[in-house]
Amino acid sequence: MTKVAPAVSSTANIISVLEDEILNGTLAPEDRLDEQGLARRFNVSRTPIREALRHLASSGLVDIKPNQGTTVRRLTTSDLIEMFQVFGELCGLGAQLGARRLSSAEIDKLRALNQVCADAAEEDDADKFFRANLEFHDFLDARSKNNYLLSEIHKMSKHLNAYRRFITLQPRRMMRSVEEHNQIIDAIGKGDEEAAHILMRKHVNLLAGSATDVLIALENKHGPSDG
Amino acid sequence: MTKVAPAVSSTANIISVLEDEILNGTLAPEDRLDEQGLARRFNVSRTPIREALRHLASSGLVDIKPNQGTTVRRLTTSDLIEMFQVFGELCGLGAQLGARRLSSAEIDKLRALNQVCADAAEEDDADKFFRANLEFHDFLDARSKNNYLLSEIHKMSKHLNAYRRFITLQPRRMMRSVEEHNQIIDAIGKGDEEAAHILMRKHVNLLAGSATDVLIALENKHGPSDG
DNA sequence: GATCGGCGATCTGCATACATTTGGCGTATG
DNA sequence: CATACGCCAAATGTATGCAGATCGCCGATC
Repeated sequence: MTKVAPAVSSTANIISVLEDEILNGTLAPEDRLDEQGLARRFNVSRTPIREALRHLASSGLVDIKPNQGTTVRRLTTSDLIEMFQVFGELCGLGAQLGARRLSSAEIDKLRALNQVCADAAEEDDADKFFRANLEFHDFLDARSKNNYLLSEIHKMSKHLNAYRRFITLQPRRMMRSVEEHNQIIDAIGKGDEEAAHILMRKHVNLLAGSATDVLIALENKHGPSDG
Repeated sequence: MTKVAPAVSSTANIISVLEDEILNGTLAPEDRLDEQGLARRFNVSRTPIREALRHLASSGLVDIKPNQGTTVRRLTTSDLIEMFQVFGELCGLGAQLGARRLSSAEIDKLRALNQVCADAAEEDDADKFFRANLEFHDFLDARSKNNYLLSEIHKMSKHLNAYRRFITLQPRRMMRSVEEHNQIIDAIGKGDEEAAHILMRKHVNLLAGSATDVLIALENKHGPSDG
């Protein structure tokens, strides 16, 4: 209830809580983030609240209009399509760099991670698949050894993960993802950077493509978390 | 009535001034950005200064260490290599989308812009080339019609342009860039997305590759603007 | 002479107070 | 009855005050 004794700075704590609530859908798009209200809620002054809101604005989660307050950003369908396009590109680079750097042990690890995806797909367990899929991608991205790339991917993931989860629910999507993962792994195994890149890009973009219908349906609603 | 009431908020103004000074090199890497000093300098309180610094931090231009103040961020060589890699990727996507969307009139416009680059190269006018080159790339990126991509490219440009200018000074670099631009235009003209993508990526990455020596030399100095 | 510990200046982090802007509501008017 | 004007409440933008933390300096001690 009343979360007190923040071991870290107030601002940092507030940022992570608000971030979480926005991404979970507790705070819906267009919801107002009132400085005073939040100040009361977190038992702090408006100053750290403002800092947190500025931070969220710069990561794109909220919109700040001068003298008009802060609202949770609503991503339009085109926003999402645009972002998935860029996201695919970055993941593609991640896979390409992975093809250069992964040891054979690490490739085995990748196969193992994809096997978990495959199991989840067999069991038709979307939640399990979603987590395993994230692990697969995270592992690969981390091995790119490009921290800038990694931070950009993580930043975008914050926005897109909710939608990725939706996409997972599409019929046969899980099976196809497993296939595509396998192709990517094969390309990496052969050290074929270019192929790894292209395959990964298509994997993520198809993901966006097949998602378009869902996104359009969502357009009239609140957002990814709406029932 | 007393003061003309700044058309924009103090913070916005401060951000753009500081941004400019950092990118121009007026403020060198590792330079301290003292809140009180800046407050005196801009005739405002510390609050808008703090907001501006937070903003600069989120765009990566400065580092804020808790209780230790704010300093101009020093980009290491690996930071730059990593960023150029990502930058190449994004520009590649820009070119790919351009290949889909550019009308033939716009392609002519691209050729014209590259001709200015060529003229500058002939005249060995690095400054002119640099500007013309930016125009060439900006025009193409803008036609991608992907605003997210565009904003990411612009964000990165802020960091990288100073280095791109350096690279321009490399012997024969200008001529080669003109050649590469031509190949990219040809690919776009043929509607060959994939080629446009790859060529642009290589164009920018080579740019990074050939720059590595320069960057390493700079490592021991202040930064791109040091004489 | 070198090193360690304590003290003080200074700065950041947060709280509070004041100023300005915005948007709503009620009233007056065409 | 619709529209426009003006006032008021509330929220944001800015200023300032206070407490805790960090760093440098100076003296004491080995």
